[in-house]
Amino acid sequence: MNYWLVKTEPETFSWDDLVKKGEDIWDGVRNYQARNNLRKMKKGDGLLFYHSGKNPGIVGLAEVSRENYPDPTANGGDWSVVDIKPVRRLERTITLKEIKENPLLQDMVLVKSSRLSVQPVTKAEYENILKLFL
DNA sequence: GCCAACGTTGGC
DNA sequence: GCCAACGTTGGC
Repeated sequence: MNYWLVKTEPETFSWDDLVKKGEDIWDGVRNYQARNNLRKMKKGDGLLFYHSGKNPGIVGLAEVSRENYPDPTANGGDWSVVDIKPVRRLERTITLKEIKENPLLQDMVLVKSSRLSVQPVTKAEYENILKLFL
Protein backbone atom coordinates (compact mmCIF):
# COMPACT_ATOMS: atom_id res chain seq x y z
CA MET A 1 0.00 0.00 0.00
CA ASN A 2 1.33 3.36 -1.02
CA TYR A 3 0.41 6.90 -0.12
CA TRP A 4 -0.04 10.00 -2.24
CA LEU A 5 -0.99 13.62 -2.00
CA VAL A 6 -3.33 15.14 -4.56
CA LYS A 7 -3.82 18.86 -4.95
CA THR A 8 -6.87 20.72 -6.07
CA GLU A 9 -8.14 24.25 -6.02
CA PRO A 10 -11.29 24.15 -3.91
CA GLU A 11 -12.93 26.71 -6.20
CA THR A 12 -12.67 24.16 -8.99
CA PHE A 13 -13.15 20.89 -7.13
CA SER A 14 -13.22 20.69 -3.35
CA TRP A 15 -13.37 18.04 -0.68
CA ASP A 16 -17.09 18.76 -0.26
CA ASP A 17 -17.62 18.18 -3.98
CA LEU A 18 -15.94 14.80 -3.67
CA VAL A 19 -18.10 13.85 -0.68
CA LYS A 20 -21.23 14.99 -2.52
CA LYS A 21 -20.40 12.86 -5.53
CA GLY A 22 -19.24 9.87 -3.50
CA GLU A 23 -16.61 9.05 -6.09
CA ASP A 24 -14.90 11.04 -8.78
CA ILE A 25 -12.58 10.74 -11.72
CA TRP A 26 -9.29 12.54 -11.12
CA ASP A 27 -8.93 13.98 -14.59
CA GLY A 28 -7.15 16.86 -16.24
CA VAL A 29 -3.62 16.03 -15.11
CA ARG A 30 -1.30 17.38 -17.81
CA ASN A 31 2.08 17.02 -16.20
CA TYR A 32 4.23 13.99 -16.91
CA GLN A 33 5.53 13.52 -13.39
CA ALA A 34 2.03 13.77 -11.97
CA ARG A 35 0.72 11.39 -14.62
CA ASN A 36 3.43 8.86 -13.87
CA ASN A 37 2.49 9.00 -10.21
CA LEU A 38 -1.15 8.40 -11.12
CA ARG A 39 -0.09 5.32 -13.02
CA LYS A 40 1.71 3.92 -10.01
CA MET A 41 -1.40 4.09 -7.86
CA LYS A 42 -3.03 0.86 -6.76
CA LYS A 43 -6.59 0.36 -5.70
CA GLY A 44 -6.87 1.11 -1.99
CA ASP A 45 -3.83 3.40 -1.86
CA GLY A 46 -4.18 6.24 0.64
CA LEU A 47 -4.58 9.81 -0.55
CA LEU A 48 -4.07 13.06 1.30
CA PHE A 49 -6.54 15.50 -0.18
CA TYR A 50 -4.95 18.94 -0.38
CA HIS A 51 -6.56 22.31 -1.05
CA SER A 52 -4.34 24.90 -2.71
CA GLY A 53 -4.96 28.62 -2.90
CA LYS A 54 -6.45 30.36 0.11
CA ASN A 55 -5.68 28.59 3.41
CA PRO A 56 -3.66 25.82 1.77
CA GLY A 57 -3.59 22.49 3.58
CA ILE A 58 -4.71 18.89 3.85
CA VAL A 59 -8.43 18.60 4.50
CA GLY A 60 -9.32 14.95 4.08
CA LEU A 61 -8.33 11.36 3.48
CA ALA A 62 -9.36 9.58 0.31
CA GLU A 63 -8.46 6.38 -1.45
CA VAL A 64 -7.95 5.06 -4.94
CA SER A 65 -11.11 3.26 -6.03
CA ARG A 66 -10.09 2.49 -9.62
CA GLU A 67 -6.62 2.18 -11.06
CA ASN A 68 -5.42 4.19 -13.99
CA TYR A 69 -7.18 4.31 -17.33
CA PRO A 70 -7.00 6.77 -20.25
CA ASP A 71 -8.18 10.31 -19.53
CA PRO A 72 -11.44 10.84 -21.44
CA THR A 73 -10.90 14.61 -21.35
CA ALA A 74 -7.59 14.39 -23.21
CA ASN A 75 -7.75 15.29 -26.89
CA GLY A 76 -5.13 12.86 -27.99
CA GLY A 77 -2.01 12.74 -25.92
CA ASP A 78 -1.08 10.03 -23.51
CA TRP A 79 -2.81 10.95 -20.25
CA SER A 80 -4.24 8.93 -17.42
CA VAL A 81 -6.78 9.22 -14.64
CA VAL A 82 -7.77 7.28 -11.55
CA ASP A 83 -11.05 7.23 -9.64
CA ILE A 84 -10.99 8.25 -6.01
CA LYS A 85 -13.46 8.22 -3.17
CA PRO A 86 -13.50 10.02 0.17
CA VAL A 87 -12.58 8.16 3.36
CA ARG A 88 -13.06 10.90 5.90
CA ARG A 89 -12.63 14.56 6.53
CA LEU A 90 -9.88 15.53 8.93
CA GLU A 91 -10.88 16.86 12.35
CA ARG A 92 -9.07 20.01 11.33
CA THR A 93 -7.12 21.22 8.34
CA ILE A 94 -3.43 20.41 8.48
CA THR A 95 -2.07 23.66 7.11
CA LEU A 96 0.87 24.03 4.78
CA LYS A 97 2.39 26.29 7.39
CA GLU A 98 2.52 23.62 10.06
CA ILE A 99 3.78 21.04 7.61
CA LYS A 100 6.65 23.39 6.74
CA GLU A 101 7.33 23.99 10.41
CA ASN A 102 7.30 20.30 11.34
CA PRO A 103 10.82 18.83 11.37
CA LEU A 104 9.44 15.36 10.58
CA LEU A 105 7.83 16.57 7.37
CA GLN A 106 10.64 18.56 5.82
CA ASP A 107 11.33 15.95 3.16
CA MET A 108 7.81 15.91 1.81
CA VAL A 109 7.57 16.67 -1.89
CA LEU A 110 5.03 19.28 -0.92
CA VAL A 111 7.75 21.20 0.91
CA LYS A 112 10.47 20.65 -1.66
CA SER A 113 8.55 20.83 -4.94
CA SER A 114 5.31 22.56 -4.22
CA ARG A 115 3.96 22.68 -7.74
CA LEU A 116 3.64 18.99 -8.46
CA SER A 117 -0.06 18.14 -8.28
CA VAL A 118 0.19 14.40 -7.65
CA GLN A 119 2.96 13.51 -5.23
CA PRO A 120 4.22 10.41 -3.48
CA VAL A 121 4.06 10.45 0.32
CA THR A 122 6.07 8.03 2.44
CA LYS A 123 4.38 5.82 5.02
CA ALA A 124 6.26 7.66 7.76
CA GLU A 125 5.09 11.03 6.46
CA TYR A 126 1.53 9.80 6.17
CA GLU A 127 1.55 8.50 9.72
CA ASN A 128 3.16 11.65 11.05
CA ILE A 129 0.43 13.70 9.46
CA LEU A 130 -2.25 11.54 11.01
CA LYS A 131 -0.59 12.06 14.39
CA LEU A 132 -1.11 15.78 14.07
CA PHE A 133 -4.81 15.48 14.71
CA LEU A 134 -5.37 12.06 16.26
C1' DG B 1 -1.66 41.17 -7.44
C1' DC B 2 3.13 39.90 -7.29
C1' DC B 3 6.65 36.92 -8.15
C1' DA B 4 9.55 32.66 -7.65
C1' DA B 5 9.85 28.12 -9.27
C1' DC B 6 9.22 25.15 -12.65
C1' DG B 7 7.72 23.02 -17.17
C1' DT B 8 7.27 23.56 -22.08
C1' DT B 9 8.18 25.40 -26.53
C1' DG B 10 10.76 26.66 -30.33
C1' DG B 11 14.75 28.95 -32.71
C1' DC B 12 19.28 28.14 -33.67
C1' DG C 1 20.89 19.56 -27.75
C1' DC C 2 21.14 24.15 -25.70
C1' DC C 3 18.84 27.89 -23.86
C1' DA C 4 15.87 32.03 -23.97
C1' DA C 5 11.16 33.14 -23.90
C1' DC C 6 6.99 32.21 -22.34
C1' DG C 7 3.08 30.18 -19.64
C1' DT C 8 1.36 28.20 -15.39
C1' DT C 9 1.12 27.15 -10.60
C1' DG C 10 0.58 28.42 -6.16
C1' DG C 11 2.32 30.70 -1.84
C1' DC C 12 2.33 34.98 0.17
